[in-house]
Amino acid sequence: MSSGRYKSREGSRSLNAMPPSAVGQSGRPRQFELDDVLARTLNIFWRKGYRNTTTRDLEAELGITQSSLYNAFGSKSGLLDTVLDRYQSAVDGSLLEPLRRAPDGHSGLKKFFGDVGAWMAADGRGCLMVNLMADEARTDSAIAARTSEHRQRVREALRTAVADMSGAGGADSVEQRTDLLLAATLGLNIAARGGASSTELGCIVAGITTEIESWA
Amino acid sequence: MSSGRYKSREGSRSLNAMPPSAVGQSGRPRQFELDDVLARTLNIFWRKGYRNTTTRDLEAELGITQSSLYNAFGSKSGLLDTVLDRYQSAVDGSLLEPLRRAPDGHSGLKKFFGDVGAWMAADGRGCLMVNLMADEARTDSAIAARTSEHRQRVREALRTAVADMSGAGGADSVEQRTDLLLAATLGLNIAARGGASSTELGCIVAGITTEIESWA
DNA sequence: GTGGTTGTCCAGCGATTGCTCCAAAACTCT
DNA sequence: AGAGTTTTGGAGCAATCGCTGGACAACCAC
Repeated sequence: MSSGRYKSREGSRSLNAMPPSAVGQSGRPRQFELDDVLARTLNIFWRKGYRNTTTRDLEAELGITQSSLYNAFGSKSGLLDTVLDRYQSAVDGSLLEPLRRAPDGHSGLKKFFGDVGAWMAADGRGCLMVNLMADEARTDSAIAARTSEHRQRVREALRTAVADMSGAGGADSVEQRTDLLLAATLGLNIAARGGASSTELGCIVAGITTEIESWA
Repeated sequence: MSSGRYKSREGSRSLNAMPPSAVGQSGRPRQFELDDVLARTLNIFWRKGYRNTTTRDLEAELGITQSSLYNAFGSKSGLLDTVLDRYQSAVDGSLLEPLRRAPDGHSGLKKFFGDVGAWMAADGRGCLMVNLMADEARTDSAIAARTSEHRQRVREALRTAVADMSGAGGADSVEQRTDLLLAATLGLNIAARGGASSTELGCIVAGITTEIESWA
């Protein structure tokens, strides 16, 4: 996740090197809550975009000086890295895991796309991972790797559900339907980010779910 | 397409105000071919992204000073604007019009997604319009308007083909299938831009076309 | 030729970027 | 109280951004 424009004497300095409330720490205590700052930073990156968010934006919106941020996270990309850990597990817990653990593939998929659709329509932010995939992956190999992994995780969860559906044909059919749904999910995201209305997004979700129905 | 960071004394100054080789023009003649420069600029924006392309990049890659560019197009966004005109009609001619004029919807869609898939796999650049929709639409209302219009054009062409297919159910079915294909098209683009392999992209195309087959 | 007009070159402006330096502050140890 | 360690605040650096000003060059009409 390195930008490479400035040389860094010791790379990402501390990141999460030590547990927050370990016994043997000395020195001045941190004046902010790590978890709180990470959660808010996540929302800022999400709303304004990673590249569009300047370190001075963070300073202003978080009420924390750049020095403190750099001292804690080493670099802007280091901050993104830690923030993505949180995001990834949040998405996993609230969207992917329910899909994987659904009583049957059909209901799981219906719920999944209903949730994603509502999510996209609520605010035009899209999914942070997909946004990064679209915006930064081409020029940042570390981000490319992370978003690629995320895409595979989503695909795997979709595949499980598709395979479980009663009407699933052969193995080929499962793979192809999975890929169709994966592309549709990404597209839904981009449409939302491109300013598509709630109506437009609702239509897309309807198109997807209707298609899924036809597989039952 | 205004960024608004710098005041412009007279906005986009000349753009395409006058025909290239009109009779009554005086003053020093242009030292570059307008069409040639626009075509090459299109490719640069496409490859590196609009925001990531600096005016100095253009200077270097085009062999034209920034002054000349600004004299001819008024601003970076003005340049994008003229370039998008060309792009839009190119896409319309090579992808959308064949889809609209296909002998039947089924073959038209097959060809369309085959072409788009090959296009995406050839280079990871994606579609310039979709890239802008993903990257800039949120922060630039002029770009948002253009990309939105483009999305509607693609949708309309898809709808024509879907409606023509023999197996098309009611009107609702046509709209929903259209929206599914639209989302899939956008998703294919983002996957390509996110570094998906040719194999991955091929699978997505296969998933789409197989689904279309099932509608016949 | 002369004047008017337009394109080209080069330098640089003001703003902004990610990031660093350093002195002061706030803690834990002995 | 002192030494050692870490965070904080503010100033500022080098690079880069889109864009502009001004001197000169190349064309027109007369």
